[in-house]
Amino acid sequence: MEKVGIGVGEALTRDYEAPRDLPLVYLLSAGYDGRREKAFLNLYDPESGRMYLWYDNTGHLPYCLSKEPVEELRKNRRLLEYPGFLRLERERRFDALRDEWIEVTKIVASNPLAIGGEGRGGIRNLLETWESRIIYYQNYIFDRQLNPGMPYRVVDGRLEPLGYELPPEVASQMEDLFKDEEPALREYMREWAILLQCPVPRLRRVAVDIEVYQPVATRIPDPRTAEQPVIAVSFVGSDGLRRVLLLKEGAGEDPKIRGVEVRGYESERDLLAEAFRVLDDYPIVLSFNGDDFDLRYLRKRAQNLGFNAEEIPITVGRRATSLRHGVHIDLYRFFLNRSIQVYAFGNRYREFTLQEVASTILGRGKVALEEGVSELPYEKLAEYCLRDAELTYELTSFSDDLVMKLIIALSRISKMTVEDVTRHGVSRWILSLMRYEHRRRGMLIPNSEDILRVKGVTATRAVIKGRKYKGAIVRSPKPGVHFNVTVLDFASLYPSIIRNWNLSYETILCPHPECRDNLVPGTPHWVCRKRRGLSSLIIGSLRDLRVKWYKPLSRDKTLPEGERAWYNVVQSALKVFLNASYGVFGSEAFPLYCPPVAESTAAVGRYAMTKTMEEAESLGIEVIYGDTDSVFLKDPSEEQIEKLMRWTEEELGIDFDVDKVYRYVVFSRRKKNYLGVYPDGSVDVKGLTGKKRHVPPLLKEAFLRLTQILSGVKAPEDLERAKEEIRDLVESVYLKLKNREFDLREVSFNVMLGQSLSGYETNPQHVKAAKLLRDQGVKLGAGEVISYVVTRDSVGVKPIQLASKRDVAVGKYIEYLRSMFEQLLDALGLSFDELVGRPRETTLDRFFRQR
DNA sequence: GCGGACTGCTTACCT
DNA sequence: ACAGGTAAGCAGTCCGCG
Repeated sequence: MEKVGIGVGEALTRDYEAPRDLPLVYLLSAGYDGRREKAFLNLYDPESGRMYLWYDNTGHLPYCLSKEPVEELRKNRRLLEYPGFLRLERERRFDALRDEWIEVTKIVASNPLAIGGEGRGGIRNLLETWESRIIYYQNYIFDRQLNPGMPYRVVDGRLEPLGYELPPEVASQMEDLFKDEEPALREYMREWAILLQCPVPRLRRVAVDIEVYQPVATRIPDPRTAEQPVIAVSFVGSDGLRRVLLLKEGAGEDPKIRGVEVRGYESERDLLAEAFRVLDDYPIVLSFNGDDFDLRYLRKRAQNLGFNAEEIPITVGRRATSLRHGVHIDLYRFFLNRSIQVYAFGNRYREFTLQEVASTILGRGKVALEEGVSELPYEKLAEYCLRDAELTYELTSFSDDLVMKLIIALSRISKMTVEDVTRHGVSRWILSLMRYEHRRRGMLIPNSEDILRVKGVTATRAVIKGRKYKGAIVRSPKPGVHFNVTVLDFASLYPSIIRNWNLSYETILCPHPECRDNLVPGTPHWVCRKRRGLSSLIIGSLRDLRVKWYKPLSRDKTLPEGERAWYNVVQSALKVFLNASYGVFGSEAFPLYCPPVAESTAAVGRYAMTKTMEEAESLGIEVIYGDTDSVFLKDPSEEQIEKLMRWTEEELGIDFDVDKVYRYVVFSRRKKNYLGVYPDGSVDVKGLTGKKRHVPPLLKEAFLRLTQILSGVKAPEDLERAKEEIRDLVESVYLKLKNREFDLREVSFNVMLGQSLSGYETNPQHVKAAKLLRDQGVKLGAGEVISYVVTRDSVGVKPIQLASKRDVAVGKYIEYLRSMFEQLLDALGLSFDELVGRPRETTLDRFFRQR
């Protein structure tokens, strides 16, 4: 999110400028004002619910670093004459790769573009530089060691941290809990705890949604041209505001909706002016895809209608569409984040539309429409538009503002502004945090090439072609039905390894000869014994805090509901960071990419797993399966479990806990595929085709019923009855298919397009179907889900929109059913064909032949 | 010309 | 722009057989 060079009118910002004194404000965002040539901060005042802009008054300037001495750089005319170049300063930095302090030269400039903006300009393209790719306002945050999301005050114009301290009882409890840890780790945990215990204020905010007139119902309005009028704008605020602005023809009465303020406008210009007034009024604006649509459209439309620049409070950047004074959170971008989807929301939503996210998280969706928005009567249009704003707001307000709190927690950990943290992925969050810590300790932030020069090597071979190093091990499951299964797993395995083995880009393959014998098992890599690695310290402290403090507290029923909920937010935020902390070091896109760190982490993981499984077996426990960090034990005794846990704790130093207990587990020969039934009869399905998203609903439904039958099995002798039920089930699905008693939706595969249609080298089924749709003029892009049925014609597929029931190759679907069921029936000693039964075999045979 | 073995691509999943 | 490992299904190629 760049606010560089926007040129905000001075008069317009004056109303929002922070006064000389503010007793309590929260730092939410930051930017650069190109007109004033200053960094600014967005300070939220919870008392008034206003946002203030505070402009830097410390004289901070943009800069980058060079390893050439000042005298040498003085000879560089192009540098000295570069527009915006100011001066050179000698400084010291700690070069962690070489483990020594070095002299560097600080190249100071008058504005960030002089260091380097988009394109090839900037000092950073004249010579080799360090720290020149950090966006200026982040640099400002790092240098001043500011903490986004935390409370501050303004005293006589100066910005000061409010100095939140841990409540004494919390401080002493933590001290006690972590008293045996090394001091550096303890200090980090104390600092994290301050950030994470500090209360989050209520955040005054408004959700916005717009509707645009569409002459052709299927054409999506283009915000680059904004040719059509805005016909509705709705707002839903945390202060109870519920307002719809409607564009009307004629001066008739405004539609009445209970509890909603509906205002009709004959002039679109007046409507937009009022919309801008509301947007200006709130410190935080929420949208769903406002970056690419709503706010962008409003801005362009206003320009078309002749608004001058100062009247439009919206600015369009490369990464985001932002507001002049407030903070814009685009929830689409936030929910699109894979880590948020998977770790914070447990994969509950599978697509990224407002309809999907809202209906799965809130249990309420959009207003269903039969016609396009342009044909709707005013009242219906208002209702439709309002609902979208309501859903958008509620996505941040449900469960006592859970999402807002999560965003603030993520912002505090990552040191990123609220606007940035909601728009970037977890690798940026970790990068930001790492840079902040480098700056704090006077460490030079290395360039990627610096790390790779010495540490670009890996020594293991991946199982999968094209991968860079060997990953986790998966033990083949023992096929069959196993009763009384206990699953144990390592708590945060990889972060624990990074912590215990001191893994970090500077400590792996360190320069000290005396560390060379400190080898990582299964690799030729050695690790430093002399110095604590930065990422080891950061990840280790976050791990300890989550495992030993926040996770237990989030489950502590003796705590008040609200407090527990906050602990749960924090532990989920930490989980997101920890889960990605190993992977980033193996990702070329990560600026601190260090393959031997990732490789070593995985290698120690394999070592821990192998040793643990061996130990379990030597204790007489049967290990029936294991994947990465978990082992499945068949009917172990309390004592055996106890012994194994003690062994891992002592020998490996990693917590090894009971994760779950199954009444029984069904394994086929397939890895990452099983069905477990808990003592209460609930079913846990992993990896089986029947639970995959793309499978047709009719088959999914059949699979669900199969699992329900299995959940009723309490002992081996129940299998006979289950067999009968499965037979009936198969028969009923078979008949349903054969008699074509389904609608197309029920037999459609739903597969996501991973790339744009032009990007495919091959022609898989969903792409074929998509191309047929494209030929009909339907626009399709990456991320969209194609629904298609398998057909009898030579193409083999048809998109659901173009298919009829006649087209469906029902025989194919019987084959899918068989394949899906066999994943479980194999293991139960049942055969699909036998279940279907000899008497019916001839029918089936005929059936397959005729398809 | 045909079919089976094989490889590679793609998606969706597991940890 | 976190990682690697696994399964399933399909498309396309190669090769031996007749």
